[in-house]
Amino acid sequence: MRLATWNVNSLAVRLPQVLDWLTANPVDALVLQETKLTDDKFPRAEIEAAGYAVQWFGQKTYNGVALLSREPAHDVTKNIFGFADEQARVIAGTVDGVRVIGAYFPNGQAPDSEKFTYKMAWLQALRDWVRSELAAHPRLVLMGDFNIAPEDRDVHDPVLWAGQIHCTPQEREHFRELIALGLVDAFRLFEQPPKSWSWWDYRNLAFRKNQGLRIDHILVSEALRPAVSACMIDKLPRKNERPSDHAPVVVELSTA
DNA sequence: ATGGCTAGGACCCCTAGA
Repeated sequence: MRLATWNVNSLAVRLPQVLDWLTANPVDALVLQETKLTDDKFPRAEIEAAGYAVQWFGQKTYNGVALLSREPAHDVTKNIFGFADEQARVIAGTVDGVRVIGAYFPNGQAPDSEKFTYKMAWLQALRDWVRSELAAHPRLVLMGDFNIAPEDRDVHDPVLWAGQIHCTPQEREHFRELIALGLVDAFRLFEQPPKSWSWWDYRNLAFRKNQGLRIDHILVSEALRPAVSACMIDKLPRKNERPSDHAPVVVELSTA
């Protein structure tokens, strides 16, 4: 079983690239972030024609998430149970016996901003909810755009980024607290190329210079950990003509 | 060569992303 996450930065723009990517990478499930589409504009027919069932949850202009899967997802939920939120950031469903949570974590803008306060509250609510999801579904994957670079090795220039958004001690502590629920960063289960990033700024020729951050993650539960056989970032779509600023991350589970 | 962003919305500039 293969699962993937990709922040597409507008599905209206990126749909052809998503369909091309799925043809080359026929994963069992794919979660998308930043679809930036109201639900009535979601390209359901095109995705179903490509052989995927799909669930979506969006809003105008910002945010928006989707869950594509070969087998239809069931018990689909949207956003964080018990956390009132105007923003469409989370979609979850059970696919082939695995609880799949796709999330677009708040950006946070700057450590002294109101958006950072929202990010902290959102992270706290996410943790409490994921704890209960784990109790109900031991086979669980939490993946998406976390907007957190967990360690300095996930940052191209840790000095430049020290204390900046995505790299603050508070955000990194929240990441560790998620791990402490009984999750593991699938990417770090394997030897990886140094300077592995999942996002590169559109500006400053950042991709060409490989100046980026690893902020898109796949966390798997302890019950699934023995099944994880590979995890990689696919940089290829970042080389497309009109790319998203994020690359997909893929995990492979050797399910019995 | 020494490079300088993209998307959406309402508009020819602004917000937001990260």
